[in-house]
Amino acid sequence: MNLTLYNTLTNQEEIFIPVNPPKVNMYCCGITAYDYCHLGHARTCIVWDVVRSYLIWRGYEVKYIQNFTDIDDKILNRAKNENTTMEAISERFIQAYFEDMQRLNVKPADAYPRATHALDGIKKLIWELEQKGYAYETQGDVYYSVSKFKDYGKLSGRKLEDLQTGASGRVNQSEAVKQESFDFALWKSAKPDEPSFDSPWGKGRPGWHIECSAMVRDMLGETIDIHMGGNDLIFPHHENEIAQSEAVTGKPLARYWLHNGMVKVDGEKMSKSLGNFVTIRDLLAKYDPMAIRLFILQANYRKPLDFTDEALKAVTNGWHTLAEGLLFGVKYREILNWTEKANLSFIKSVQDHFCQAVDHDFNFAAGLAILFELAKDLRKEGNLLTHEGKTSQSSQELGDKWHTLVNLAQILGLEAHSNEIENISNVITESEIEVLIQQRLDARQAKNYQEGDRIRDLLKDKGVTLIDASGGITKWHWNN
RNA sequence: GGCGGCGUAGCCAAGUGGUAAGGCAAGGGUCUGCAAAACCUUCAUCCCCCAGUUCAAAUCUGGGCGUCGCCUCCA
Repeated sequence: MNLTLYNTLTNQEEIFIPVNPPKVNMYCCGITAYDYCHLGHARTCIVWDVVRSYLIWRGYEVKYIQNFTDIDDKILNRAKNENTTMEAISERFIQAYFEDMQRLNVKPADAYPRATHALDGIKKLIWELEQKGYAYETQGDVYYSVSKFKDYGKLSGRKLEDLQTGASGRVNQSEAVKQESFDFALWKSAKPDEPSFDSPWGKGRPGWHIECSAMVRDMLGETIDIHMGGNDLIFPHHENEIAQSEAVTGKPLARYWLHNGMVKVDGEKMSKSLGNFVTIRDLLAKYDPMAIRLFILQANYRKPLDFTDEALKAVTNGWHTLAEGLLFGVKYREILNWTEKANLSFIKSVQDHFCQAVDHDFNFAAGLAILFELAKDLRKEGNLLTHEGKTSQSSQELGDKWHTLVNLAQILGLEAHSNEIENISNVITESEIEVLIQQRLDARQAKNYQEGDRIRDLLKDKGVTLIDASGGITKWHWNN
């Protein structure tokens, strides 16, 4: 089976062939650490986390690097406002990032280089660009001379003559020292009270784009397999990375350029500048982290994704279905007494289906349909077991389905925990539950339904659900 | 103005020439004091519009409309 992926560079789907299989080098443009991350950042992190994990499952040896931009105007502004240092700000939000990611079950990258720790590589790259005539210095600033790089625009499909300066309405007037409006800064001279680093061009700091070129080269080599990021980075950020790296090495920076779509709110991109963002923290206070993962994975990674409370609620219900399937084995494995050897051909065939779906440009939504089928089936059998004490399938079949479900869900980073069951069972014992159920039965027989409902609600608060089965028997089970 | 993406049920979404997966929501039924849970069941004659190619198109081609992103802060 072939894995195909949509390459922004060619605007088409291509068969994935790494430079040195089975090794795969991936680089993802990370965040600028000046504030808490929002759902849009979460989308990027979750999508590429799952891509990485899928590639590993497919047998690739993946090295995954994600950077932090820890020097930048926004960080400096915040430091000034809070009367602290740039380092303190970036460190704080990098730590917050790690906390958020852990809660979303995003696995750590293999390394997180920071701009301020990559200065040697950055300066070397700028120096080489100068040597080759791609960079020029003015008043302590160093700029990249875009018109010298003939492939400029190949990623974003732009031509130099079409570049309309200021069309986005955000032109920085102070950059009048540039030779041409589309040139961009490689090194910025330091303003009087700003943190700065020594360089051959005087005290200053790196431009935004150069750090990624330097880090990729330092940590992964001259041509990597996959370069990823949000699609708002295609131009100018990734275009400029290509210009910087390829001018120096003469080799393609990346074979495949993958970009995820934006999260939208009321039809508009979620962003800091529009102020229409929800932080991951706020979201996690309201929704299950796994529901958030599901929300993101159910959408095609390249398409825009609308954030609404309604959608998150819907997906939370969906998550409960999956979670019930995932907890099936935890709850029933002892009753079902799984001792038989796994039916490998069954597991293999489901995995093949999953693979076939996801191989097509990381179609996780289609893959999820397979998980839902397994989970619904298991949920049904679990309910049969709880309500009627029997199943309609053999315990071997159920075991195979459960193991397959857990295995596939793991790839997507979807994990259900039965902690709640344990925690709640400490609050009330089974014999206490039995006593209360008897009291309720007595009350109901005396037609004292008010008292009966009170006991039912009481138990509900303790995490116990009652089922009034036929024949006047009340069964119960822990919620989860 | 330039470049790129997208347009499938109430919502999300799969589908890559052979007659519309899956999820959520909703409706009906069984059970029930009610509820919850569970189980059964219904839900696009049709894929933005128009033309074309084909025995056959949601899928390919051309045109149109709508929508989103980027055009130097961006995930």
